[in-house]
Amino acid sequence: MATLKYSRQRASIKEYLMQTHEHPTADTVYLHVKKEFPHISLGTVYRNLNLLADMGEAVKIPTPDGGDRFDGDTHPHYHVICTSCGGVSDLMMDKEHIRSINELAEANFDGTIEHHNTLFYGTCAKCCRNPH
Amino acid sequence: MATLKYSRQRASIKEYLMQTHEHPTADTVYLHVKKEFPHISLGTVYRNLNLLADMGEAVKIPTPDGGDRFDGDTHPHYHVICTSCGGVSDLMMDKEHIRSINELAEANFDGTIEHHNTLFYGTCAKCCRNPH
DNA sequence: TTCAATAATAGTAATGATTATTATAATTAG
DNA sequence: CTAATTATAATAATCATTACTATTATTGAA
Repeated sequence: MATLKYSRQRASIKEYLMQTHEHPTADTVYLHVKKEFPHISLGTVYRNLNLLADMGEAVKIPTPDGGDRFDGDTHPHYHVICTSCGGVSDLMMDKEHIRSINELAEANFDGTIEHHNTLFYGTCAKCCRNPH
Repeated sequence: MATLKYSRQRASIKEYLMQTHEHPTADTVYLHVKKEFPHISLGTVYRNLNLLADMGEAVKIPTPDGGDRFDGDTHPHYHVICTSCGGVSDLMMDKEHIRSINELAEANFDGTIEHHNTLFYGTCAKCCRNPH
């Protein structure tokens, strides 16, 4: 029944995800954890990121532009891709507001809506202050 | 200055996109247009689908699950992936409602929101009637 | 603590969707 | 009609991700 076994690599990956707010790609996680485990393999990073996501201990953020990103914050929220710097910012929203979007959708759909994935595009606070 | 030149292949791809509602992948478009142009290349299909999307004559629908899909209907609307059959359905919504989602987001974000990409997940009308 | 069972790893190969390359064919302006 | 130029077909290359495999690490029990 495939019992989960502890691994120091997975612990390190999870710790990094929980302390950063930069929504790293698998490759960025790899480069970071490599400092602690110089021989870690990119495949190990991918496998553990997916494991954590499947267990609900991390969130995978699919993006059309480049590789998927990962977030250690599992509280439901949205993300904004800055069209100026390309960075990913958090966008927190009340549960009721998130649910209201599903209800708005279901009112316009012949069927049922369970959930949704949204990626917003805009300009982050930093780029608003510092336009180039 | 790279003037656009007519091609029968592109015309056929566009015609197919405008008459189907199945939101085909590039490969599905390829298999269809192949009937009319048995020697057409998959690269040609990709290049023309991207061309049409860039010109605003088609829409690319990025999906985390499998290949991107294309839609000949350029009127702004959403899509629903059926968690039962995997099909993609249209979800039409008023312009005001679409804009209201951006406004809701911007009210919760330190920065500006320009647009968003949403993929809904649920059960389509057909699968609601015919559960398996 | 030792040991066997088994999951995890590192290293590498393979995959799948998409894009790039290039010689040839089709389109178009004059 | 012809020259200029874009589009094509065929193929190779790329990029993110997953699969494979021999070796290593973890763990539960003797």
